[in-house]
Formats: sequence, C-alpha cells, structure tokens
Amino acid sequence: MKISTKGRYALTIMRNIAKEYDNDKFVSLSEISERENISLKYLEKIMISLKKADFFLVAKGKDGGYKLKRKPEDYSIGEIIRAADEELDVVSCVKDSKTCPAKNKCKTFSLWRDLSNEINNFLDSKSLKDYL
Amino acid sequence: MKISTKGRYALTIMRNIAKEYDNDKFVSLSEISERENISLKYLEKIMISLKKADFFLVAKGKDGGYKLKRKPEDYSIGEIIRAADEELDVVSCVKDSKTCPAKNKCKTFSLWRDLSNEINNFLDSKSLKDYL
DNA sequence: TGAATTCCTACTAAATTAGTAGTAAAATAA
DNA sequence: TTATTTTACTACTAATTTAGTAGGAATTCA
Repeated sequence: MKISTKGRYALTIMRNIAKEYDNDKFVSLSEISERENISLKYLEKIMISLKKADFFLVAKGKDGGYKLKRKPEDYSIGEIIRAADEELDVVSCVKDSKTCPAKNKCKTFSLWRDLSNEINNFLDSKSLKDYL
Repeated sequence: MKISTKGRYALTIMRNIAKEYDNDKFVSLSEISERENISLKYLEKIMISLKKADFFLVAKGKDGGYKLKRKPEDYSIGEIIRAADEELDVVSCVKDSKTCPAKNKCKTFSLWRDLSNEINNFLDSKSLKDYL
C-alpha cells in the first residue's frame, strides 16, 4: 500500500512553489525539474491534475510559471495528494459501494472505511507549510 | 493507495478458518474457494505467505485443511495483512532508508513515516475476532 | 486404492504506474 | 517584430506490479 510517485511529486511541486510565496514570484516547472531532478514532461503531466484543483495563479511566457493562490498554511497535504488523482480510500467501495455485489453482507466494509478515514484525517491535519 | 486483493483475500481466508475455531475443525481451501467464489489456485498462492507466518495447524489428505493455532482474538488485522506480503509502509524508505539518495535532507520523510505508523497502529488495534 | 487435500514450481494476463515525444499557443523582453 | 521561454494539449510507450492460471507431486485417510 504505497503512495505513488505521482502523489509524492505533486507534493514536491507544491513545496517548490510555496517556497516563493512570500517573494510573490512565479515558479516555472523547468526550475523545479532542474532542482529536483524530475523530467519536465512528467511534471507537466502531474500539473494537469493540480491545475484542475485551482491551486495556482498562472503566467505563460518568459519569467512565467505558477504562484499559489492561497497561503501555504491553507493547503492541507490531504487535498494535495487527492488532487494529484490519487484516491486515498483503501478500497474502491468506500466511495462507490454500488459496484460491490456483497455490499450488504460485507463484514469488513467498516474496517476499510474506518482506515480510509484515519488516513484522510491524518493528511488533512497537516498543512503544506509544515513541510517547507 | 489501495489494499490489494491479496491482502483482502488473506483476511477472507483467516475469517473462514477462524469461524470454525470453536468447533476444532480443519477448514480446506476448496471449501473457502466455493463459499467465497475465489479460485482455489489463487487461494493456494496467498496461503503460501500466510503459512510462513506460522498461523496454522495443518492436516493433509482427506478432511484435511487448516486450523488456527491461536484464538481469533489473538490475531491482529495488521499482522495478517503484513503476513500476506503486503507492506503497510506508504513509502519504501520507511523500512529501507539506505536506498534513498536524499535521506538526510528529505523534508517529507517524517510525514510518510508518521502516516505509516498511523496505519499500522490502527490495524494492529483490531483483532480478527472483530470481523467474524 | 482412490479421493481429497496440501505442496511446489513455473508461467501468463491484466492493470496500473511511470515516463516520453512532439507540437501548438501565449507572453514577454530585447 | 522576433527569438525565447513558458504553459497547454494530445498521443503514445515502457516498466512494474498485481492478479490469476496450469500441471502435477506428495501426503493422508477412509
């Protein structure tokens, strides 16, 4: 049961952008790519998901990049990982119980639901600022 | 971040065997296969891992099968899932920090370690008996 | 001795995750 | 205005992990 690199890299992206929050500076993916040794193309791909969550102000062209819309302390780690397309539920039926043929008699549903809640609550209680 | 079917089926196996604990009866994989609609071959494969954890008394041949060594309340869900070859650490460096080139400056190591601990502690606090 | 079972080894298929490639569109600094 | 830097978009491929199958040997007991 691992966090994917996609989720971890999403947090890396957010940390890099957050660092410049006080300087009011746009941070480009090529800067992050170089500093963190992650391929630019892969960062772009992960960014697609993060942008959908409306986390950034965006500037195209020279000296462009991304800037946080909110203060670093106002982003939870949980919302970042979830935004990176990563489901934090340990079984899919926690969200979509319709698909399970045994939904009514399932003895372990509560176990997985409670564990999913633990994980989400833990990550929601941590803010991006805690990891700069 | 999902629990694999291997981990879930391991728990299914344990629950089926635990149910007969009071009857002192050996439970065969073919019984479980039929009742739970999981292929016998796949159950056998998962069983390899569980046997290594020394959970069972084993009887070969006719009317053979498996019986719990300990009482159902003495098995934690955590140890069952871990025995099924399933690592419950959300990043591999929690166990094996040697492989990480950034181990010293890594800002998020504590995050993943603490989350892994949350998950393990939660599952260790639940017993097999709670899910019969 | 035959049926039911565990035990063992090897293989295959499916799904997910990770990563690459190429190009268009926008913005800006010189 | 033009070269450069950046995001935006679409499509593809490679690698890894997870899931599942196949066949038969060894054991046990009625």
